[in-house]
Amino acid sequence: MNSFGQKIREIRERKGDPLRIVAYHLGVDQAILSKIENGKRKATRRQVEILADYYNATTKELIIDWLSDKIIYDIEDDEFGVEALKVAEQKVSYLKKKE
Amino acid sequence: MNSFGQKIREIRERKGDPLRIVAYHLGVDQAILSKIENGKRKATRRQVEILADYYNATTKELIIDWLSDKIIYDIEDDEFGVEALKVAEQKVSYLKKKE
DNA sequence: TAAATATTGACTAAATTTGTCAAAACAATA
DNA sequence: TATTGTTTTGACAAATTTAGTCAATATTTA
Repeated sequence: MNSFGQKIREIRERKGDPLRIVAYHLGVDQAILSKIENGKRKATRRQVEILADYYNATTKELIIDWLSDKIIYDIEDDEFGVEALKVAEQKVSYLKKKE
Repeated sequence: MNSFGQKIREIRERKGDPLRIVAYHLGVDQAILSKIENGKRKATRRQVEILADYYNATTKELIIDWLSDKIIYDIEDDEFGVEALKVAEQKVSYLKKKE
């Protein structure tokens, strides 16, 4: 069960790239990438796409990791977060049925 | 299956209040409340609490409605939104187990 | 220990959110 | 139908948050 940051760090290290190189592809300072990998900053959707591209990973998998982290971030410091998540699921399946 | 906006509109209309009155309690222009009820703006957490208080509704219920709307908003225009929601649930139950 | 790599924090710029205000649209009613 | 109360809309401003740079510091590794 990995967060987005952990995942892209693993991929980068397996590849043997320093932050510098990948950050260059993203068009940002390596400080940003370091923070993203350490969960101190959120990547933009565009950045996730570039990373998927660069690493030859499936965009889908990375996007899902990133987006689910975003959801967690939304609810994590709310005491009713878990319940809200369940209600959101209900709403989604209701909306899908409606189509 | 109601959105937050629909819910607070129902409550207000049942009570017979015009926007003006409730907006005054919130400390914002009625335009904002109108937009919130119509799902064109998001309420802040503080506003949800004030509304719950004013309407004598349970804060918990309103917060859950509001927060789940926020989650939906996060994922709705992403093609992998539904899957991300499921992964978020897995992450949450994983994090809970870890404690 | 020197060189490469990674992390941190102060600061700025850009983007998004939250709000006001006034005009327009709508509804109810005398 | 004119009048009054209510709601909606959109242009704009202020405030807050997010995204980034840069340079100094810490950590790894050869």
